[in-house]
Amino acid sequence: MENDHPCRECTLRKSGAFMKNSDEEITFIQQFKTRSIALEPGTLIIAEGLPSEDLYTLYSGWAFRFKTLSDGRRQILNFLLPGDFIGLQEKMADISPHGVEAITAVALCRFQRSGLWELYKNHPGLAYDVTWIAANQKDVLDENLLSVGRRNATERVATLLTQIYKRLKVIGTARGQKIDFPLTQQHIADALGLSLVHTNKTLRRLTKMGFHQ
Amino acid sequence: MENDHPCRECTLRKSGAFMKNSDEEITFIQQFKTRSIALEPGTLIIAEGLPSEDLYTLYSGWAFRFKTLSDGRRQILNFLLPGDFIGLQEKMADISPHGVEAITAVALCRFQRSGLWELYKNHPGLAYDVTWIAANQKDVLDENLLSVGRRNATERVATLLTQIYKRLKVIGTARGQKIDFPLTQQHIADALGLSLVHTNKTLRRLTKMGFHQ
DNA sequence: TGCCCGCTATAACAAAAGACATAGCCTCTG
DNA sequence: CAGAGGCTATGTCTTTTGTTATAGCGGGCA
Repeated sequence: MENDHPCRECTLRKSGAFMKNSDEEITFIQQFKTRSIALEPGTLIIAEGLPSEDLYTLYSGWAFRFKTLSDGRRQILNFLLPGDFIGLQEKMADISPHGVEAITAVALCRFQRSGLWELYKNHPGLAYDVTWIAANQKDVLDENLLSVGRRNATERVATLLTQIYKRLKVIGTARGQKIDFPLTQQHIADALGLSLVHTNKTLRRLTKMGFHQ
Repeated sequence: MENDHPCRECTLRKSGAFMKNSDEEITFIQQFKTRSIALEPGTLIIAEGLPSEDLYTLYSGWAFRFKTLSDGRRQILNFLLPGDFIGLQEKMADISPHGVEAITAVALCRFQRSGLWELYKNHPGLAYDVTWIAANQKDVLDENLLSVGRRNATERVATLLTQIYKRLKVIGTARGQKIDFPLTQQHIADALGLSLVHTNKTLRRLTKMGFHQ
Protein backbone atom coordinates (compact mmCIF):
# COMPACT_ATOMS: atom_id res chain seq x y z
CA MET A 1 0.00 0.00 0.00
CA GLU A 2 1.46 3.30 -1.04
CA ASN A 3 1.78 5.56 1.94
CA ASP A 4 3.02 8.77 0.47
CA HIS A 5 1.69 11.36 -1.90
CA PRO A 6 4.17 14.03 -2.99
CA CYS A 7 2.42 17.38 -3.05
CA ARG A 8 3.77 18.20 -6.46
CA GLU A 9 1.86 15.29 -7.95
CA CYS A 10 -1.21 15.73 -5.78
CA THR A 11 -4.17 14.46 -7.74
CA LEU A 12 -6.45 16.85 -5.85
CA ARG A 13 -4.41 19.74 -7.08
CA LYS A 14 -5.03 18.68 -10.65
CA SER A 15 -8.73 18.21 -10.11
CA GLY A 16 -9.45 21.79 -9.07
CA ALA A 17 -10.11 21.23 -5.38
CA PHE A 18 -7.30 23.64 -4.53
CA MET A 19 -6.13 26.94 -5.91
CA LYS A 20 -3.22 27.18 -8.29
CA ASN A 21 -0.02 27.56 -6.34
CA SER A 22 3.45 28.64 -7.26
CA ASP A 23 6.38 26.24 -7.27
CA GLU A 24 7.74 27.85 -4.16
CA GLU A 25 4.43 27.49 -2.36
CA ILE A 26 4.20 23.83 -3.21
CA THR A 27 7.71 23.32 -1.93
CA PHE A 28 6.67 24.89 1.35
CA ILE A 29 3.54 22.76 1.59
CA GLN A 30 5.62 19.66 1.00
CA GLN A 31 7.95 20.60 3.82
CA PHE A 32 5.06 21.65 6.06
CA LYS A 33 3.62 18.19 5.59
CA THR A 34 4.96 15.60 8.00
CA ARG A 35 3.50 12.40 6.60
CA SER A 36 0.72 10.54 4.85
CA ILE A 37 -1.64 8.40 6.86
CA ALA A 38 -3.95 5.58 5.81
CA LEU A 39 -6.89 4.62 8.01
CA GLU A 40 -9.54 1.93 8.11
CA PRO A 41 -13.24 2.68 7.67
CA GLY A 42 -14.82 3.74 10.93
CA THR A 43 -11.61 5.01 12.54
CA LEU A 44 -11.95 7.94 14.91
CA ILE A 45 -9.63 10.61 13.52
CA ILE A 46 -10.22 13.29 16.14
CA ALA A 47 -11.95 12.73 19.47
CA GLU A 48 -14.51 15.16 20.84
CA GLY A 49 -13.25 17.28 23.69
CA LEU A 50 -9.64 16.22 23.41
CA PRO A 51 -6.72 18.41 22.45
CA SER A 52 -5.89 17.77 18.84
CA GLU A 53 -2.31 18.45 17.99
CA ASP A 54 -2.72 17.63 14.37
CA LEU A 55 -3.84 19.20 11.21
CA TYR A 56 -4.83 17.27 8.13
CA THR A 57 -6.21 17.45 4.69
CA LEU A 58 -8.43 14.64 3.53
CA TYR A 59 -6.65 13.22 0.50
CA SER A 60 -9.07 10.45 -0.38
CA GLY A 61 -12.14 8.82 1.08
CA TRP A 62 -15.09 10.16 3.05
CA ALA A 63 -15.32 11.29 6.67
CA PHE A 64 -17.62 13.38 8.83
CA ARG A 65 -17.48 15.88 11.68
CA PHE A 66 -19.89 15.31 14.55
CA LYS A 67 -20.94 16.31 18.02
CA THR A 68 -22.51 14.09 20.64
CA LEU A 69 -24.81 14.91 23.53
CA SER A 70 -24.26 13.32 26.90
CA ASP A 71 -27.10 10.85 26.36
CA GLY A 72 -25.68 9.61 23.10
CA ARG A 73 -27.68 11.56 20.57
CA ARG A 74 -25.31 12.38 17.75
CA GLN A 75 -25.39 15.09 15.13
CA ILE A 76 -23.28 14.91 12.02
CA LEU A 77 -22.24 18.50 11.29
CA ASN A 78 -21.03 17.90 7.77
CA PHE A 79 -19.46 15.34 5.53
CA LEU A 80 -15.83 15.72 4.54
CA LEU A 81 -14.76 14.96 1.02
CA PRO A 82 -11.30 14.93 -0.56
CA GLY A 83 -9.68 18.35 -0.30
CA ASP A 84 -11.39 19.29 2.97
CA PHE A 85 -9.42 20.34 6.03
CA ILE A 86 -9.55 18.41 9.25
CA GLY A 87 -8.63 19.95 12.56
CA LEU A 88 -7.90 23.42 11.34
CA GLN A 89 -11.40 24.65 11.68
CA GLU A 90 -11.39 25.30 15.38
CA LYS A 91 -9.70 27.50 17.89
CA MET A 92 -6.47 26.82 16.01
CA ALA A 93 -4.53 25.46 18.93
CA ASP A 94 -6.96 24.06 21.36
CA ILE A 95 -9.34 21.33 22.33
CA SER A 96 -11.54 20.09 19.52
CA PRO A 97 -15.20 20.76 20.17
CA HIS A 98 -16.22 18.06 17.70
CA GLY A 99 -15.10 14.62 16.60
CA VAL A 100 -14.08 13.44 13.16
CA GLU A 101 -14.61 9.89 11.97
CA ALA A 102 -13.70 8.09 8.77
CA ILE A 103 -16.55 6.56 6.78
CA THR A 104 -14.55 4.76 4.12
CA ALA A 105 -10.89 3.90 4.09
CA VAL A 106 -9.20 7.25 4.17
CA ALA A 107 -5.87 8.82 3.28
CA LEU A 108 -4.79 11.92 5.17
CA CYS A 109 -1.95 14.36 4.71
CA ARG A 110 -0.72 15.44 8.08
CA PHE A 111 0.79 18.85 8.84
CA GLN A 112 2.44 20.23 11.91
CA ARG A 113 0.27 22.74 13.63
CA SER A 114 3.27 24.84 14.55
CA GLY A 115 3.99 25.35 10.87
CA LEU A 116 0.73 27.19 10.45
CA TRP A 117 2.13 30.40 11.82
CA GLU A 118 5.01 30.26 9.40
CA LEU A 119 2.52 29.72 6.61
CA TYR A 120 0.66 32.86 7.61
CA LYS A 121 3.85 34.81 7.99
CA ASN A 122 5.73 33.82 4.87
CA HIS A 123 3.07 32.63 2.49
CA PRO A 124 0.16 35.04 2.57
CA GLY A 125 -1.18 33.52 -0.64
CA LEU A 126 -1.54 30.20 1.10
CA ALA A 127 -3.02 31.81 4.18
CA TYR A 128 -5.60 33.40 1.93
CA ASP A 129 -6.34 29.99 0.41
CA VAL A 130 -6.75 28.48 3.84
CA THR A 131 -9.33 31.09 4.76
CA TRP A 132 -11.06 30.54 1.46
CA ILE A 133 -11.35 26.80 1.89
CA ALA A 134 -12.55 27.24 5.46
CA ALA A 135 -15.20 29.68 4.24
CA ASN A 136 -16.31 27.09 1.69
CA GLN A 137 -16.76 24.54 4.40
CA LYS A 138 -18.81 27.06 6.32
CA ASP A 139 -21.14 27.52 3.39
CA VAL A 140 -21.88 23.84 3.50
CA LEU A 141 -22.65 24.17 7.18
CA ASP A 142 -25.04 27.06 6.59
CA GLU A 143 -26.85 25.03 4.00
CA ASN A 144 -27.19 22.11 6.43
CA LEU A 145 -28.56 24.34 9.13
CA LEU A 146 -31.15 25.68 6.72
CA SER A 147 -32.17 22.14 5.84
CA VAL A 148 -32.38 20.81 9.34
CA GLY A 149 -34.16 23.89 10.62
CA ARG A 150 -36.69 24.53 7.90
CA ARG A 151 -37.12 21.65 5.49
CA ASN A 152 -39.30 18.59 6.00
CA ALA A 153 -37.87 15.10 5.85
CA THR A 154 -38.35 14.62 2.12
CA GLU A 155 -36.80 17.93 1.24
CA ARG A 156 -33.88 17.33 3.58
CA VAL A 157 -32.96 14.00 2.08
CA ALA A 158 -33.31 15.26 -1.46
CA THR A 159 -31.22 18.34 -0.70
CA LEU A 160 -28.48 16.36 0.97
CA LEU A 161 -28.20 13.95 -1.92
CA THR A 162 -27.97 16.66 -4.51
CA GLN A 163 -25.57 18.69 -2.41
CA ILE A 164 -23.19 15.77 -2.11
CA TYR A 165 -23.53 15.04 -5.78
CA LYS A 166 -22.55 18.61 -6.61
CA ARG A 167 -19.57 18.56 -4.28
CA LEU A 168 -18.35 15.33 -5.80
CA LYS A 169 -18.62 16.85 -9.24
CA VAL A 170 -16.45 19.82 -8.26
CA ILE A 171 -13.61 17.69 -6.99
CA GLY A 172 -13.91 15.38 -9.97
CA THR A 173 -15.52 12.20 -8.79
CA ALA A 174 -13.67 9.96 -11.22
CA ARG A 175 -10.27 9.73 -9.66
CA GLY A 176 -9.62 6.02 -9.92
CA GLN A 177 -10.97 4.84 -6.60
CA LYS A 178 -14.66 4.50 -7.26
CA ILE A 179 -16.03 4.84 -3.73
CA ASP A 180 -19.51 5.62 -5.01
CA PHE A 181 -21.90 6.10 -2.14
CA PRO A 182 -20.63 4.92 1.23
CA LEU A 183 -23.22 6.60 3.47
CA THR A 184 -25.54 4.35 5.43
CA GLN A 185 -29.06 5.43 6.26
CA GLN A 186 -27.83 5.99 9.80
CA HIS A 187 -25.31 8.54 8.55
CA ILE A 188 -28.02 10.36 6.64
CA ALA A 189 -30.33 10.31 9.64
CA ASP A 190 -27.61 11.67 11.91
CA ALA A 191 -26.80 14.43 9.47
CA LEU A 192 -30.40 15.50 8.92
CA GLY A 193 -31.68 15.31 12.48
CA LEU A 194 -34.08 12.50 11.63
CA SER A 195 -34.65 9.07 13.10
CA LEU A 196 -33.32 6.06 11.25
CA VAL A 197 -36.79 4.67 10.58
CA HIS A 198 -38.14 7.91 9.22
CA THR A 199 -35.09 8.33 7.02
CA ASN A 200 -35.64 4.90 5.59
CA LYS A 201 -39.31 5.61 4.81
CA THR A 202 -38.39 8.91 3.24
CA LEU A 203 -35.78 7.30 1.03
CA ARG A 204 -38.32 4.67 -0.07
CA ARG A 205 -40.80 7.38 -0.87
CA LEU A 206 -38.21 9.26 -2.92
CA THR A 207 -37.29 6.20 -4.98
CA LYS A 208 -40.97 5.54 -5.63
CA MET A 209 -41.24 9.12 -6.83
CA GLY A 210 -38.35 8.36 -9.15
CA PHE A 211 -35.86 10.66 -7.47
CA HIS A 212 -32.99 8.20 -7.36
CA GLN A 213 -31.85 4.72 -8.31
CA MET B 1 -25.04 61.33 17.06
CA GLU B 2 -21.40 60.37 17.01
CA ASN B 3 -20.57 58.64 13.78
CA ASP B 4 -16.96 57.68 14.22
CA HIS B 5 -15.04 55.33 16.48
CA PRO B 6 -11.26 55.62 16.25
CA CYS B 7 -9.77 52.12 16.38
CA ARG B 8 -7.24 53.15 18.96
CA GLU B 9 -10.03 53.85 21.44
CA CYS B 10 -12.22 50.94 20.36
CA THR B 11 -14.23 49.88 23.37
CA LEU B 12 -14.43 46.35 22.01
CA ARG B 13 -10.68 46.15 22.02
CA LYS B 14 -10.65 46.95 25.70
CA SER B 15 -13.32 44.40 26.50
CA GLY B 16 -11.42 41.39 25.22
CA ALA B 17 -13.46 40.69 22.10
CA PHE B 18 -10.31 41.06 20.01
CA MET B 19 -6.71 40.00 20.38
CA LYS B 20 -4.08 42.37 21.59
CA ASN B 21 -2.56 44.20 18.66
CA SER B 22 0.58 46.20 18.18
CA ASP B 23 0.49 49.94 17.58
CA GLU B 24 1.47 49.41 14.01
CA GLU B 25 -1.33 46.92 13.48
CA ILE B 26 -3.89 49.26 14.93
CA THR B 27 -2.66 52.00 12.64
CA PHE B 28 -3.17 49.69 9.69
CA ILE B 29 -6.66 48.73 10.85
CA GLN B 30 -7.57 52.39 11.18
CA GLN B 31 -6.43 53.06 7.65
CA PHE B 32 -8.09 49.90 6.35
CA LYS B 33 -11.35 51.16 7.80
CA THR B 34 -13.29 53.46 5.52
CA ARG B 35 -16.06 54.67 7.81
CA SER B 36 -18.48 54.11 10.65
CA ILE B 37 -22.11 53.45 9.89
CA ALA B 38 -25.19 53.73 12.08
CA LEU B 39 -28.35 51.83 11.14
CA GLU B 40 -31.94 51.60 12.34
CA PRO B 41 -33.38 48.44 13.87
CA GLY B 42 -34.59 46.04 11.19
CA THR B 43 -32.33 47.36 8.44
CA LEU B 44 -31.13 44.84 5.89
CA ILE B 45 -27.34 45.04 5.99
CA ILE B 46 -26.56 42.45 3.33
CA ALA B 47 -29.10 41.02 0.91
CA GLU B 48 -29.23 37.33 0.10
CA GLY B 49 -27.90 36.42 -3.31
CA LEU B 50 -26.47 39.83 -4.08
CA PRO B 51 -22.82 40.71 -4.49
CA SER B 52 -21.62 42.33 -1.32
CA GLU B 53 -18.75 44.66 -1.80
CA ASP B 54 -18.37 45.45 1.83
CA LEU B 55 -16.81 44.09 4.91
CA TYR B 56 -17.82 45.09 8.39
CA THR B 57 -17.34 44.48 12.02
CA LEU B 58 -20.32 44.86 14.28
CA TYR B 59 -19.35 47.57 16.72
CA SER B 60 -22.52 47.73 18.78
CA GLY B 61 -26.02 46.26 18.68
CA TRP B 62 -27.38 42.91 17.61
CA ALA B 63 -27.89 41.43 14.15
CA PHE B 64 -28.38 38.03 12.55
CA ARG B 65 -27.39 36.05 9.49
CA PHE B 66 -30.18 34.19 7.70
CA LYS B 67 -31.21 32.21 4.67
CA THR B 68 -34.63 32.09 3.09
CA LEU B 69 -36.32 29.39 1.04
CA SER B 70 -38.31 30.31 -2.04
CA ASP B 71 -41.62 29.88 -0.21
CA GLY B 72 -40.61 32.27 2.55
CA ARG B 73 -39.51 29.91 5.29
CA ARG B 74 -36.58 31.58 6.98
CA GLN B 75 -33.73 30.15 9.02
CA ILE B 76 -31.60 32.34 11.24
CA LEU B 77 -28.11 30.89 11.02
CA ASN B 78 -26.65 32.72 13.99
CA PHE B 79 -26.91 35.90 15.94
CA LEU B 80 -24.19 38.51 15.60
CA LEU B 81 -22.96 40.36 18.65
CA PRO B 82 -20.43 43.18 18.97
CA GLY B 83 -17.05 42.10 17.68
CA ASP B 84 -18.42 39.72 15.05
CA PHE B 85 -17.51 40.02 11.38
CA ILE B 86 -20.08 40.67 8.72
CA GLY B 87 -19.50 39.85 5.10
CA LEU B 88 -16.10 38.30 5.46
CA GLN B 89 -17.35 34.86 6.13
CA GLU B 90 -18.06 33.84 2.57
CA LYS B 91 -16.28 33.29 -0.68
CA MET B 92 -14.30 36.41 0.13
CA ALA B 93 -15.12 38.28 -3.04
CA ASP B 94 -18.39 37.01 -4.27
CA ILE B 95 -22.11 36.87 -3.95
CA SER B 96 -23.41 36.51 -0.44
CA PRO B 97 -25.27 33.24 0.08
CA HIS B 98 -27.02 34.64 3.13
CA GLY B 99 -28.57 37.88 4.31
CA VAL B 100 -27.71 39.94 7.36
CA GLU B 101 -30.27 42.04 9.20
CA ALA B 102 -30.02 44.40 12.15
CA ILE B 103 -32.15 43.58 15.18
CA THR B 104 -31.45 46.66 17.28
CA ALA B 105 -29.94 49.94 16.23
CA VAL B 106 -26.48 49.01 15.08
CA ALA B 107 -23.08 50.59 14.56
CA LEU B 108 -20.77 49.07 11.96
CA CYS B 109 -17.16 49.67 11.07
CA ARG B 110 -16.75 49.35 7.36
CA PHE B 111 -13.60 48.14 5.62
CA GLN B 112 -12.65 47.98 1.98
CA ARG B 113 -12.59 44.46 0.73
CA SER B 114 -9.60 45.18 -1.46
CA GLY B 115 -7.56 45.94 1.66
CA LEU B 116 -7.97 42.37 2.83
CA TRP B 117 -5.24 41.11 0.59
CA GLU B 118 -2.85 43.72 1.91
CA LEU B 119 -3.78 42.65 5.41
CA TYR B 120 -2.87 39.06 4.62
CA LYS B 121 0.31 40.11 2.88
CA ASN B 122 1.72 42.61 5.33
CA HIS B 123 0.08 41.79 8.64
CA PRO B 124 0.15 38.05 9.14
CA GLY B 125 -0.71 38.53 12.79
CA LEU B 126 -3.96 40.19 11.83
CA ALA B 127 -4.65 37.55 9.19
CA TYR B 128 -4.24 34.95 11.89
CA ASP B 129 -6.69 36.86 14.09
CA VAL B 130 -9.19 37.01 11.26
CA THR B 131 -9.06 33.25 10.87
CA TRP B 132 -9.39 32.84 14.61
CA ILE B 133 -12.48 35.00 14.87
CA ALA B 134 -14.03 33.28 11.88
CA ALA B 135 -13.36 29.91 13.53
CA ASN B 136 -15.08 31.15 16.65
CA GLN B 137 -18.14 32.07 14.68
CA LYS B 138 -18.10 28.60 13.17
CA ASP B 139 -18.15 27.03 16.60
CA VAL B 140 -21.35 28.87 17.32
CA LEU B 141 -22.76 27.52 14.09
CA ASP B 142 -21.83 23.95 14.99
CA GLU B 143 -23.52 24.33 18.31
CA ASN B 144 -26.69 25.61 16.62
CA LEU B 145 -26.73 22.72 14.21
CA LEU B 146 -26.43 20.30 17.10
CA SER B 147 -29.37 21.98 18.82
CA VAL B 148 -31.65 22.14 15.83
CA GLY B 149 -30.80 18.63 14.75
CA ARG B 150 -30.91 16.76 18.00
CA ARG B 151 -32.49 18.68 20.86
CA ASN B 152 -36.21 18.99 21.57
CA ALA B 153 -37.91 22.36 21.78
CA THR B 154 -37.30 22.88 25.49
CA GLU B 155 -33.64 22.01 25.27
CA ARG B 156 -33.17 24.20 22.23
CA VAL B 157 -34.61 27.29 23.82
CA ALA B 158 -32.71 26.78 27.05
CA THR B 159 -29.46 26.20 25.17
CA LEU B 160 -29.89 29.25 23.01
CA LEU B 161 -30.56 31.50 25.97
CA THR B 162 -27.55 30.30 27.93
CA GLN B 163 -25.35 30.42 24.83
CA ILE B 164 -26.22 34.04 24.23
CA TYR B 165 -25.74 34.85 27.86
CA LYS B 166 -22.24 33.37 27.74
CA ARG B 167 -21.33 35.25 24.60
CA LEU B 168 -22.50 38.50 26.11
CA LYS B 169 -20.40 37.85 29.15
CA VAL B 170 -17.25 37.35 27.06
CA ILE B 171 -17.59 40.66 25.27
CA GLY B 172 -18.48 42.42 28.50
CA THR B 173 -22.19 43.09 28.43
CA ALA B 174 -21.98 46.30 30.44
CA ARG B 175 -20.68 48.75 27.91
CA GLY B 176 -22.95 51.69 28.52
CA GLN B 177 -25.72 50.92 26.06
CA LYS B 178 -27.91 48.50 27.96
CA ILE B 179 -29.62 46.72 25.06
CA ASP B 180 -30.68 43.84 27.27
CA PHE B 181 -32.64 41.30 25.32
CA PRO B 182 -33.90 42.49 21.96
CA LEU B 183 -34.91 39.13 20.46
CA THR B 184 -38.58 38.55 19.75
CA GLN B 185 -40.09 35.10 19.97
CA GLN B 186 -40.15 35.11 16.20
CA HIS B 187 -36.36 35.50 16.13
CA ILE B 188 -35.96 32.62 18.52
CA ALA B 189 -38.35 30.47 16.51
CA ASP B 190 -36.50 31.24 13.28
CA ALA B 191 -33.17 30.43 14.87
CA LEU B 192 -34.28 27.14 16.38
CA GLY B 193 -36.33 25.75 13.52
CA LEU B 194 -39.55 25.93 15.54
CA SER B 195 -42.93 27.51 14.88
CA LEU B 196 -43.76 30.74 16.65
CA VAL B 197 -46.58 29.17 18.64
CA HIS B 198 -44.52 26.28 19.82
CA THR B 199 -41.71 28.61 20.80
CA ASN B 200 -44.10 30.65 22.86
CA LYS B 201 -45.46 27.59 24.65
CA THR B 202 -41.95 26.37 25.32
CA LEU B 203 -40.91 29.71 26.77
CA ARG B 204 -43.98 29.70 29.03
CA ARG B 205 -43.11 26.20 30.18
CA LEU B 206 -39.56 27.26 30.94
CA THR B 207 -40.61 30.25 33.02
CA LYS B 208 -43.04 28.05 34.94
CA MET B 209 -40.13 25.72 35.60
CA GLY B 210 -38.24 28.71 36.93
CA PHE B 211 -35.63 28.80 34.21
CA HIS B 212 -35.84 32.50 33.56
CA GLN B 213 -37.46 35.79 34.59
C1' DT C 1 -22.18 -24.61 6.01
C1' DG C 2 -24.38 -22.14 9.17
C1' DC C 3 -24.33 -18.38 12.43
C1' DC C 4 -23.59 -13.58 13.73
C1' DC C 5 -23.86 -8.89 12.61
C1' DG C 6 -24.67 -4.70 10.20
C1' DC C 7 -27.83 -2.73 7.28
C1' DT C 8 -32.39 -2.12 5.14
C1' DA C 9 -37.37 -2.56 5.33
C1' DT C 10 -42.14 -2.16 7.26
C1' DA C 11 -46.02 -2.03 10.49
C1' DA C 12 -48.50 -0.22 14.65
C1' DC C 13 -48.65 3.02 17.93
C1' DA C 14 -47.00 7.32 20.68
C1' DA C 15 -45.18 11.81 21.13
C1' DA C 16 -43.73 16.19 19.44
C1' DA C 17 -44.39 19.93 16.82
C1' DG C 18 -47.21 22.59 13.53
C1' DA C 19 -51.54 25.10 11.88
C1' DC C 20 -55.30 27.80 12.68
C1' DA C 21 -58.07 30.71 15.36
C1' DT C 22 -58.71 34.10 18.74
C1' DA C 23 -57.57 37.38 22.28
C1' DG C 24 -55.03 40.77 24.97
C1' DC C 25 -51.56 44.29 25.55
C1' DC C 26 -48.84 48.06 24.30
C1' DT C 27 -46.99 51.72 21.38
C1' DC C 28 -47.25 54.65 17.63
C1' DT C 29 -49.74 57.74 15.01
C1' DG C 30 -53.42 60.32 12.75
C1' DC D 1 -58.50 59.02 21.81
C1' DA D 2 -59.37 55.58 18.44
C1' DG D 3 -57.54 52.48 15.38
C1' DA D 4 -53.66 49.83 13.44
C1' DG D 5 -49.96 46.86 13.94
C1' DG D 6 -46.49 44.18 16.29
C1' DC D 7 -45.82 41.04 19.85
C1' DT D 8 -47.23 37.64 23.33
C1' DA D 9 -50.45 34.21 24.97
C1' DT D 10 -53.52 30.09 24.77
C1' DG D 11 -56.86 26.43 23.10
C1' DT D 12 -58.04 22.82 19.73
C1' DC D 13 -57.06 19.95 16.17
C1' DT D 14 -53.88 17.97 12.46
C1' DT D 15 -49.61 16.44 10.68
C1' DT D 16 -45.11 15.02 11.02
C1' DT D 17 -41.80 12.57 13.12
C1' DG D 18 -40.20 9.27 16.63
C1' DT D 19 -40.41 4.61 19.06
C1' DT D 20 -40.66 -0.07 19.44
C1' DA D 21 -40.84 -4.36 17.42
C1' DT D 22 -40.02 -7.62 13.94
C1' DA D 23 -38.19 -9.50 9.70
C1' DG D 24 -35.16 -10.26 5.78
C1' DC D 25 -30.86 -10.07 3.29
C1' DG D 26 -25.95 -10.62 2.46
C1' DG D 27 -21.19 -10.88 3.80
C1' DG D 28 -17.56 -12.37 6.87
C1' DC D 29 -15.96 -15.93 9.62
C1' DA D 30 -15.64 -20.08 12.82
